[in-house]
Amino acid sequence: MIRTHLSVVSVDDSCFECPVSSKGVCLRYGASLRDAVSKYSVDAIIKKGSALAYAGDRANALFIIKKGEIKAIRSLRDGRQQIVGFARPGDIIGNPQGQDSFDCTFEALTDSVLCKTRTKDLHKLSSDHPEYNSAFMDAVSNEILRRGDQNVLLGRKRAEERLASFITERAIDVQHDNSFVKLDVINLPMTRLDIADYLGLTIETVSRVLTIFKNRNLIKIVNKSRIEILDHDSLAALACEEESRHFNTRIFL
Amino acid sequence: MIRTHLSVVSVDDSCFECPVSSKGVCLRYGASLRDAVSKYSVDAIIKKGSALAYAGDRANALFIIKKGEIKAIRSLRDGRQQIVGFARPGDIIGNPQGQDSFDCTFEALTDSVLCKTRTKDLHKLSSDHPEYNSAFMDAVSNEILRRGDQNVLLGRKRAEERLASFITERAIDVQHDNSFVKLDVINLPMTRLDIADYLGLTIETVSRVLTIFKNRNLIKIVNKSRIEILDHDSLAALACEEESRHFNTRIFL
DNA sequence: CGTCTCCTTGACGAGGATCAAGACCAGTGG
DNA sequence: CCACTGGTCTTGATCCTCGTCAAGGAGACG
Repeated sequence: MIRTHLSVVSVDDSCFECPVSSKGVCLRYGASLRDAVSKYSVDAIIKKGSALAYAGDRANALFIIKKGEIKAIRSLRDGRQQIVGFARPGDIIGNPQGQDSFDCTFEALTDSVLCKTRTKDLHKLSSDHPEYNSAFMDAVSNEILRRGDQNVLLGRKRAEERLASFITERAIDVQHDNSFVKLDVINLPMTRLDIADYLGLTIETVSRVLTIFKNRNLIKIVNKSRIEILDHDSLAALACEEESRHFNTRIFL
Repeated sequence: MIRTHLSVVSVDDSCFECPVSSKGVCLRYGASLRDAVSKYSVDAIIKKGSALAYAGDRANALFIIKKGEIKAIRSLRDGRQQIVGFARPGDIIGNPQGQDSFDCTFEALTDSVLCKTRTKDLHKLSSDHPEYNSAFMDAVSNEILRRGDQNVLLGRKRAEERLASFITERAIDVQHDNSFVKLDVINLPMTRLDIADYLGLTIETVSRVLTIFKNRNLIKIVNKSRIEILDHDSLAALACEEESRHFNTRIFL
């Protein structure tokens, strides 16, 4: 994992052309706030495998992912690590109020593009636009619930249930109107180790359980980073999750 | 667990006499907001063992705990349950923006007193007082971090480490100025089963590990609901947590 | 074709769950 | 005062899921 400075590619990119302007927090911006965000934000590019920030780093910006996927890692001193989540387009990295430091290490799983807003500009945005903070309240309370769900998964589910939950969650594509579609093919840009670190398992268990699912014809393993879901219902039953419980965008601090 | 209606004991209680007015979100209220909150809030009492709300219940109020302790439970359909946290004085139950339903079942571990504000009054508070929402931003981002820590605990720590984390966390008393003191005696108003459900263990494992700690002279078990810490350092080492990482108030949705 | 990384599979063992029994304790009633 | 009762906690014996260790397979890339 090599730290790279982010490349800033464009300083006048507009929200109107942004692929995530209709998702998550951006969706909730009013017209004038959107103009202001457009003015203050720049695109940043980060290469696959390099770190956006390390846990404890001074946080001088807020990022919204436009493209790619980034993992959020928390580590214990002896090397054990827990992946807190995978950030995807529309998801936020950073605190809209401007926190002092990052809580996680963020590493790009794929080449990614981020919308970057500097902390000092955040203060201006929130004081000029009263709806700015409340636009984030949805995201933060959503994230609290999601981490509660992850607590349940890590505390009370067995390996097969964890993998089933992971797969079904990635297969849900939430639409702008909060309806959703179930995808048949999902991409896994992360390694098996990343999945294991996310689910509180080992790489061997992840591999084994995927093989079990394959043998039961629940999934088809297209290749290392892509699986096809053959039996949504059985997986959903294994995941033992409420129907209806779908999350859209996440926020990482 | 019997549902009881809350008893409202006083409608004109002032924040100025409130035991938690100097904690958490209340601490951040300005004078005029504090007056307004005083006007809209009432005290509510809930008896040990009864439920404040069940997961999925319509949320028509926000609560701040003044006295007592309340557990927040999430359940799987087959009866397994995960306690997401224990809410204590200064902690919040509910969403300042007014959510539609509660995510957890809340049950009082002791007779408790709560400051209750109705959802419809929340809207008024937040529109009249721009600082109202931002006062909660600290709490929600704090809660996100805390649940991330709990993910690490549940995903990557072994039983002894989990218990050590639990004990050391409860032994930290955060002061108003964010300094803290380490308590030598801690109360455990919850049962061993509650502790197990919080830590992703079974009741037997909790009991065994406490006995191990006792035999190593790390703790003294005064009685079922009270333990004395004899060796803070060893427990802290077992917990493998960053020094410095202390949370004050929590929020549950 | 060799090397590197990642993934899969097998054998084995350990940590914690499960099952079962008994201890402790508060409350209740004789 | 003691016996009884029900709930909670502790302790022991056994089992099983998943972690650990080890080896081999499959791609990617030079």
